[in-house]
Amino acid sequence: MAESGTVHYGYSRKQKSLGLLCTNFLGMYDREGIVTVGLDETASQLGVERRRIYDIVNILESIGVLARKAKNQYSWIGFKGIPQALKDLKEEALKENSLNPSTDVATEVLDNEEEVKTFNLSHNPNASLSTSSVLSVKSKNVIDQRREKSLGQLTQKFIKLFLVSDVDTISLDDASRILLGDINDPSHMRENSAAKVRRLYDIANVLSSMNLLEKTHQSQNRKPAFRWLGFNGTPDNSKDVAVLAKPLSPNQFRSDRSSRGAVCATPLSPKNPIKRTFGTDITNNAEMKKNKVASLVDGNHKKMKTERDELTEGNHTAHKQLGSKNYVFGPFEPAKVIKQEESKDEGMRYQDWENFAADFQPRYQNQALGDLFEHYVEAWKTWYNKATQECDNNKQQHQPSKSTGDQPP
DNA sequence: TGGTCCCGCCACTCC
DNA sequence: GGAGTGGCGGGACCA
Repeated sequence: MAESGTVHYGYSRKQKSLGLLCTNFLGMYDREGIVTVGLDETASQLGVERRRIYDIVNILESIGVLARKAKNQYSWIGFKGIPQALKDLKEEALKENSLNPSTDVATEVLDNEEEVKTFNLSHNPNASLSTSSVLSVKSKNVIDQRREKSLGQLTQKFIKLFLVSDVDTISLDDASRILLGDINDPSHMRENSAAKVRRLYDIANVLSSMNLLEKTHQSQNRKPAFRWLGFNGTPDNSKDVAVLAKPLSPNQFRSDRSSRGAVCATPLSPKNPIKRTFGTDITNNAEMKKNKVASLVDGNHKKMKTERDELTEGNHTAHKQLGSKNYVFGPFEPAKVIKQEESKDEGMRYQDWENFAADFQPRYQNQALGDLFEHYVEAWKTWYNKATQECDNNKQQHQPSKSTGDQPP
């Protein structure tokens, strides 16, 4: 359960978003030469718990970016796997659609005209979103209920909502209701809705960080909604999965500042760069834990806030300093980001994970963090000198003729 | 105050 | 039986 009774000074949950974690994950692996992905290595490199990696990996696997290889090991397929995965998903959905003559789920779930308008279903019968296309996936797997509820499966169902119709935008409420499966049991639906909505947020975070999805709001009621960016929102295009908006490679990410000003890896959003988008914050547990500890040690909350502000400003400075050089892994960056073209060894592969881990050991490259630690070091030196001096004075009072030669570290 | 989503408990699966 | 996996929901954070 979440920590209770503790206040996280200098901590922002935004900095740990699943979307940003995904961005950093992709930034770490989306390069030539990557063959396998190890969960433990990834978790330690990204400074997050293993549990979070499972979330990312499940979603990425469901869209063809990864393939499970063995325990703790995944094969890296990369963005090139997405078109095929989407194609398969669409074919699967259409097949299900044809097996079970459709009941338009949109008209059942979206019982008001405005919602239906927003839902924007096509007149094209092939493109209509049917109950079966979404729900039969569930009914055929009743036995394996656990798997049925997996994040990966939910991701696929969610994507199918867009793939088998010309649905461009779907509200969070509707998505959760549709994905619940049993639209005929409103009480049961409501009961599960809250839980599933949480998962949708997780999924949306990840998909948004890959630029496949965009979070938006319904114009009429400002209710949260998701917009599919994968194919320009037209039914014709939806038939050609290859029209998928190509997810950005790490080089295409830009350094950006979150609402708190932290430099972060952010996919170039095609629109609305002002509002907070998913996956726009740094994910750095290690740093935040340091802040937490520091704040507990000195107990000076205002000081921490000031330092955070300095950090923010420093990040901005770091951003400027880095200029157009690729993108920033939050306040960290891999020590050595090797690209194939930069590597003389064409056959180089990161199969030696110890070497890989060493190569990608995050190191502080952020000016602000450097300043912050320098500040602590200076404070420590000052304190140490003072303490030593007082100690000397005390000693001199007792042994006036003796002096110490201790120096601060 | 409602939306968002991190966090970690713990049930389940696999070896 | 222990390690790996991941569903789930409480509750903190944010606008």
